[in-house]
Amino acid sequence: MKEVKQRSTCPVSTSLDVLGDKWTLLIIRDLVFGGKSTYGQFLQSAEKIATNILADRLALLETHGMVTKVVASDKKSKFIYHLTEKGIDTVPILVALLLWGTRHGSTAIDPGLLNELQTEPDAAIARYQRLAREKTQVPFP
Amino acid sequence: MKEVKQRSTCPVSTSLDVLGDKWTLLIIRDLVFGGKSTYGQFLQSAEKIATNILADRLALLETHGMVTKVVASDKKSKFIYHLTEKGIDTVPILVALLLWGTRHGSTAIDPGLLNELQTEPDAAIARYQRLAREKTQVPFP
DNA sequence: TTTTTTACTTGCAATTTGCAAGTAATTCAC
DNA sequence: GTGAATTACTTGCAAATTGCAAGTAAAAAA
Repeated sequence: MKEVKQRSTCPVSTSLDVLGDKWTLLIIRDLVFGGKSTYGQFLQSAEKIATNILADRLALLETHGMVTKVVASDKKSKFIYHLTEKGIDTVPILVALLLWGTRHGSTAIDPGLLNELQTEPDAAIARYQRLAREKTQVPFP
Repeated sequence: MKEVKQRSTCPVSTSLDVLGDKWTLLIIRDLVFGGKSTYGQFLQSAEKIATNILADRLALLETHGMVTKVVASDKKSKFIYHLTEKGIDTVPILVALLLWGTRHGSTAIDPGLLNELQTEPDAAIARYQRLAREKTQVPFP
């Protein structure tokens, strides 16, 4: 597995050491906003990530403690990915990227979600973080 | 020059099409927080960007309308880079990355700046955006 | 028992990155 | 005025990464 080298002690730089590529944050987007949590679901997203890249990024996210991987309760051949607190803590980054993208690109997004994020960003961030947190709760522990 | 292909209409994805690499946002960081504005100054940053990558990213940033390049008033052989409004609008992304980095990595940063960003993030963002905007004002137009 | 689902792995060509060295127009020092 | 810096890149090339297509393997479904 590719090791992550820290280029400097600048916090922007160290964040980009982990998140600075075209795919990692899209997987987290799918987990937070897409209601997705399995390898097969991530593959179906509009950006068409290659299977080897997806496997690599999921392994990296796990290595970095951003996601956990558990066997699905209904099928032994299925794995469910959930965000850890470290992963959930990237939601403000996702939202900042989303808002910049809507202001400076040709994009399409659910108007309700956009309105919520534009008018009450902090509340919306907290809500999506809470939702992500709830998903990690096991139904019958 | 490398063209940027839009992978989908998702605003997170379109933002990452432009900003999703390890160097672009570091150049903007230098412009916003580092008081830097020339090729030579960007080269001196702690992360040691390669000269060809820097030239490539600066050209891309210019192509995307995020920075402008003007001849320095004192030297014809020197160029000054300034952020456009589109570039200044990435400051919330930078701040989100900075805060995540401080929470989940071994980083070092000026305690005054960190405190300002942690306690009054919105005011701090507005302040750095205003500072960046002022830099684009020509002394004697 | 055969087929399908699910999650990957492998091989390989193409692209991107990173390092080192080279170029070219100014500007500085004397 | 001339030779040495400065400033901003460009070029060549090896190494690493990406992306595509095909293959594998365990479990589940038919």
